[in-house]
Amino acid sequence: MRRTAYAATFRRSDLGRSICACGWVESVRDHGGLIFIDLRDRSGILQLVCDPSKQPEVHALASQVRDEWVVAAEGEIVARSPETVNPNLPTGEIEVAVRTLEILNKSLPLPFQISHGELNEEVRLKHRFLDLRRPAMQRNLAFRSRLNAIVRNFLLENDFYEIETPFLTKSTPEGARDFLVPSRLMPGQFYALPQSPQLYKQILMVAGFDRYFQVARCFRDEDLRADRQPEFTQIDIEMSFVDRGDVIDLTGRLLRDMFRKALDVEVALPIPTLSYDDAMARYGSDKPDLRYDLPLTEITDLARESKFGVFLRAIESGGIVKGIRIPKGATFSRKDLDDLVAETQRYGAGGFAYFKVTGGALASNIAKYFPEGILAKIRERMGAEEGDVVGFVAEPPAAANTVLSQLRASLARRLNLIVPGKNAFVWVLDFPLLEYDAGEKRHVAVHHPFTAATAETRALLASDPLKVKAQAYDIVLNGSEIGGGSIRNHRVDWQEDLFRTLGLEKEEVDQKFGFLLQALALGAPPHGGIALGQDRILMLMLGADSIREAIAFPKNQRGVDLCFDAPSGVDDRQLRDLGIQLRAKPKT
RNA sequence: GGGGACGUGGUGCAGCUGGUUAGCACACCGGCCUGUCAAGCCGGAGGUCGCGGGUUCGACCCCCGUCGUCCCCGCCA
Repeated sequence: MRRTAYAATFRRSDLGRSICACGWVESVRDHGGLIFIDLRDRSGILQLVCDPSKQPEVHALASQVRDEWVVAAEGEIVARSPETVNPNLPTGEIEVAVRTLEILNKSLPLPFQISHGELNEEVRLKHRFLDLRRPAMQRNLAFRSRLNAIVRNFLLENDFYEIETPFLTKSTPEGARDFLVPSRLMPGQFYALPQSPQLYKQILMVAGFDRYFQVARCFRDEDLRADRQPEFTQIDIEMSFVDRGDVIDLTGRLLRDMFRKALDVEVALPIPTLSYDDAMARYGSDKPDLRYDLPLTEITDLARESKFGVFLRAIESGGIVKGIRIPKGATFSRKDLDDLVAETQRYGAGGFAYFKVTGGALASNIAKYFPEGILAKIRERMGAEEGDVVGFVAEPPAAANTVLSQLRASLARRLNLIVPGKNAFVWVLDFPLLEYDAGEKRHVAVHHPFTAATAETRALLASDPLKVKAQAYDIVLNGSEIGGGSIRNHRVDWQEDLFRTLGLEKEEVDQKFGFLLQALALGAPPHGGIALGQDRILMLMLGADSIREAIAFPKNQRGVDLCFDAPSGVDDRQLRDLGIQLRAKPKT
């Protein structure tokens, strides 16, 4: 028997046709007489009817069939009588009067039922091949495939070449921890799996390819999160002879195309922009969720005029006082407000001082420490209205922002400020090029160490490195960073200056990045690009709460593939070939 | 490295402030049933409650440890 078409593609227009469909048994309803079988394939469900009065041997066979057996059914498409039409199925007006039923494979009873509600993720991942049979996962991966096609078509039509780059590459300092791959032919030497194709794509620009893209797998050996996997996919793009605006424009058009064609959602262009400084000041985060406003406001100068010891001491030691207005917060119960205090403490705050706006003034058990004029100014600056609550933390700037940005997100959920279906894109621009790493006692790149400084601030690299701005940009959707990029250093002297500021020794630079510096010295065009987090974008488009829903075979939180049971130990023989001896017996 | 939640038959869940035979649904097995579509009806099998220790006359329920899963911080150029 040869399959005619996918099971759920048949309609009334096929009445009278003899067809064959293949798939899995979704359910069997055995009436003793008639037997109904729901046949499922990737397209959906088709009802088979086995009538003992017409095909006794088919009926006898059908009575053996169990859930998830693999069958092929041949028969005639017939109409269902009006009262037996199932309006919930696209194929609900028809069914197959089975003439031949072939059991292609049996199945043991399943560890879980395919189409029956919620499952623990552990169970799902352990039997991923069954989990993937579920309609939701079929839909997710079909969507992923379609989105990839949209991306490829868009970029190819915009004169990009798709070029693949190696997985076995060189471990470089800076950035995430590398996954290492030992070399057999060069004992004691290691490849690294790429954290991104960053340097390859820059080299491709030097090679004159001008416009490159790749749907690239990237590997980072860091701890996992709901939106982070050790291997993930980037839509990686690089262009020559462009500036920041060109990359931003192209990315906007790409995103618009993706959302339009895959989701039928319009992305308004140009996507709004926000400077890093403004993002941090107003939202306490470099990836603010702009589906709601709920801004933060600093009142350090006003707090200094108070007699409130907590604030004064924090300011004295370099802290700031910053807060958030909670619209209609006065409706919160005392317990709600206590919970809020506890919540900020979980985020790392020492405390959370709040006032209610009643009778046009700020009221609180700590109000007595504030001169009336100051209270009025605080209320005014916070934009607080009758019935609001305003709350403050007094912390070092970074901590204040961390706490308040988390609180802001939490309040938005609690106050129902997130409009379902709304997408808020924003570009965050003008990042600092460097930040100081207290642990390593040196400057490290905020983006990556190939990012160009802005022309205006480049001169400060030696004298005041933290003031240098980067020609970098992040694209943020609903509080998630979905991509980032920069204009790169195409001049070798710029790149050398940056390495020097990062505290890399000349010798190390030559060893680790010699090929890059040589390439830059041999006719590198100005270039820049971006990488979009494909799995993360998919997760958001699918409305999933985990990146794993967008990946066929994801790892769990400890980086374990529960289906394949990887990673695993290897034979001593394999280690010997690689010249590797384990330091200690691993725990089993 | 740290904080939090969870862990009960194959799966998803219930089990009150600890009290005698650990419930329910689906799946599974047997029987009945010719229009169902999460089919229905009757009957049956299946768990000692992740693991170890402790408290107690008595623990699924309390305590400690441990393992596992998830969420978060650190980390992720």
